[in-house]
Amino acid sequence: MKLDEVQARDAFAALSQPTRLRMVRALVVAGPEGMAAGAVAGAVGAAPSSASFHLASLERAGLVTSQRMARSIVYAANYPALAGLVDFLTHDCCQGHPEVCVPAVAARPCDPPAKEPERAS
Amino acid sequence: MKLDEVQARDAFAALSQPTRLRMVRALVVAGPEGMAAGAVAGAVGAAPSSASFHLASLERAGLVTSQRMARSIVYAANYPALAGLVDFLTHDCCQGHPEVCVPAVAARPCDPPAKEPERAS
DNA sequence: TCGTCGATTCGATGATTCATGAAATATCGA
DNA sequence: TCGATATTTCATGAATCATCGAATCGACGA
Repeated sequence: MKLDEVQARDAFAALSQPTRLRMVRALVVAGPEGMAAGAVAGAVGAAPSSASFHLASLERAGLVTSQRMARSIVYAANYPALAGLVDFLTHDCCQGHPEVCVPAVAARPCDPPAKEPERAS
Repeated sequence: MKLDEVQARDAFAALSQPTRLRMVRALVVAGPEGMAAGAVAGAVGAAPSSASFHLASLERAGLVTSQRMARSIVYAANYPALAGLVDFLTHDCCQGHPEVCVPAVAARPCDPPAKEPERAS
């Protein structure tokens, strides 16, 4: 998924907010199944209306998708968009200077997850 | 260069602003030699005071470095920080779901900038 | 030392963002 | 239909951000 500059900027802006960054993390960990809005709010410790505000922001930025499931609205990480953001950053930085991104992606090509990152406070 | 969450957020916030994103691009293209503040301002079409404001913001975020050269102040992209940001994004997204980042970095491990990207479908 | 150039800092203004709580909407079970 | 649950929407206010012009600081050359 190729992102243009505006999409990339929106994504950066979305990720620059602590609550939203935590939401994306939680949703990435949750997997393709996603999580209900309330679950996301609980996971990041935000009030329902605040969570809704940020989830809408993330959806506008294209980083998550939503789908109504019965009473809940289930949000899921938009993996292609996230990959596209990495791609944007990598290739934008590579313009004429491959040494920028090569060390980063070559050094640790995404080792498999091993342990719990941290406790959900 | 490993970034913690706060540093990553600051970097995202910095890149979410059009003028600053263009500045980073210009500085990445400029290479390790960097560019004088005035040259950056000219490159992105910003007033001197505005450029100074944004360059200071980028420096605070750790994305660029500055050094006085005679009368000019030369800014340069902080390559390790940019690589670290890619790394943060990649590994953050990989938590439990390697398929997020693998396609992005594996599909095009930063091939040398040789020709037009792709005229895909 | 003086004048100039390059860059930053300061102050004011307008716009945007975020948190909060109340009210509205949509879905389900009885 | 009614009540309960899940989520969003709206209005408000505080805080932050971006831009502009004027003033200031630092370095250089005559």
